[in-house]
Amino acid sequence: MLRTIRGFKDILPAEIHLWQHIEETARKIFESYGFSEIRIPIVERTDLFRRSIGEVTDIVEKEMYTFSDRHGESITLRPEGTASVVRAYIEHKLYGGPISKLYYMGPMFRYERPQKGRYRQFYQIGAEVLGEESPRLDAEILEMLMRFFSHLKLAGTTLQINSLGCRICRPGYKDELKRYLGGKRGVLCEDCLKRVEINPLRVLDCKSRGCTEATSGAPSILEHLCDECRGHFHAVLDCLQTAGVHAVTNKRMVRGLDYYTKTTFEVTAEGIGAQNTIAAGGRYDMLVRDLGGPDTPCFGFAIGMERMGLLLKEATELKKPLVFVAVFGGDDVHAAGMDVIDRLREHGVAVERDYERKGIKPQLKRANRLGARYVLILGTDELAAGTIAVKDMEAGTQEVVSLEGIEATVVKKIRT
RNA sequence: GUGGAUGUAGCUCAGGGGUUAGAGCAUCGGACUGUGGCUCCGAGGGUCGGGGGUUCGAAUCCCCUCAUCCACCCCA
Repeated sequence: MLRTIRGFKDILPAEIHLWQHIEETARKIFESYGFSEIRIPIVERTDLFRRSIGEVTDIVEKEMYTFSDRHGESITLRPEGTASVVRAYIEHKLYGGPISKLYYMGPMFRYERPQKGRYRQFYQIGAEVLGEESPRLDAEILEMLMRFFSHLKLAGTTLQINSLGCRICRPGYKDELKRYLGGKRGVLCEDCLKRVEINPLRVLDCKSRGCTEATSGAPSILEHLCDECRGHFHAVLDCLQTAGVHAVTNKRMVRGLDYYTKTTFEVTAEGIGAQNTIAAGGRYDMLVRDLGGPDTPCFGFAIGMERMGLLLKEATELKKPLVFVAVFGGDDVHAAGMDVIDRLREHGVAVERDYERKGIKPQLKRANRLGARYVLILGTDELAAGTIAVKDMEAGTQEVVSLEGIEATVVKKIRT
């Protein structure tokens, strides 16, 4: 049998309404904060990701879908969205205008072993603000994110926040941490022994017990921030408190992408397996310049859509109410029935019908299985009387109404 | 890349060397040609994940392989 390849999946009609609901909610909330959508390519030059995400990150080292195109150029299926947004910002010189608030949604690709909440093609909704350095912006975007979750009636989420400092204060901290970890070699796990050399910060969020204990007394990044970064971090916390957004400071939290500076954060949820981060992001003040643009402070995040889907599985009926038009009788009745169907569809009503001119019973049966909310019944008698029967499939009740203006009657019914 | 679990009907699962592989749900038909859901009767549907081996005989035992799930690593 032909199948999807590993880590890829179809999203079938049974769950598509949930996805559309998430997307619509994101558009509504983000646009209320002044964001506009940007659509970025799915494929970019490999170099863009190498330079933005960082050469020694796991994503670049072993997770990218990289191919040669027909001219031998190395291209890569995007593993994340920020790099492309920044590229577009520079390429189209959006820095000439006011600050840019951009959001995007779509598939990302990483070659990883699939598990619960992780696929090789997965969907993200991301938002990026380019050109604003104020801590008030950081706080407002976090507030927007949490508002998005609460609009979706998501419970049990935790916002964890940290600061990774900047290129002035982080190197000094990194060296000090390295010295500290150097004295703990005996208890660190195998992976962490390598991390000490490559990226000592990563040792801080290792889950193995030895490492957790070894780092419990490690120097904290928050105590080594420069004045600028410390002031920024505390201002963000103050603004969040004022806005009523609950955030937990987690000085061990580290991000997997190199471009983050200052504020970083993660939103986790319970009950969805080991991959419980549903959104994450932070500030990346150097990236635009690193990629050849002007100095541009930025803040952004990405939300993992299938992980949100896991949390919203029990969501209430999101599908548009369906109306079934059951027609039976001669050609004149069917002509009148088609007219009714046309009028309903013109009014935006979702309509299903029978194509085989079956009797009323099989039609009602089909309507029931399609989950129709109402069935309009038009037979020879109704047509002769200029009426149509409206059956409520949940209540089992039925009433006869005028055929004229039926579309308005139905629209009124399904909106209440 | 590493580890563990699982692959039998559309779905959930029984069967653990011996005729023709079963159940529930779902599907289709009938009871029922002006009213769905309920009930009853009947029907269709399977390369037992794939390949190889052991055996008189394999869905069942062995080896290999593939896939899925979960976890690690890492990440949204």
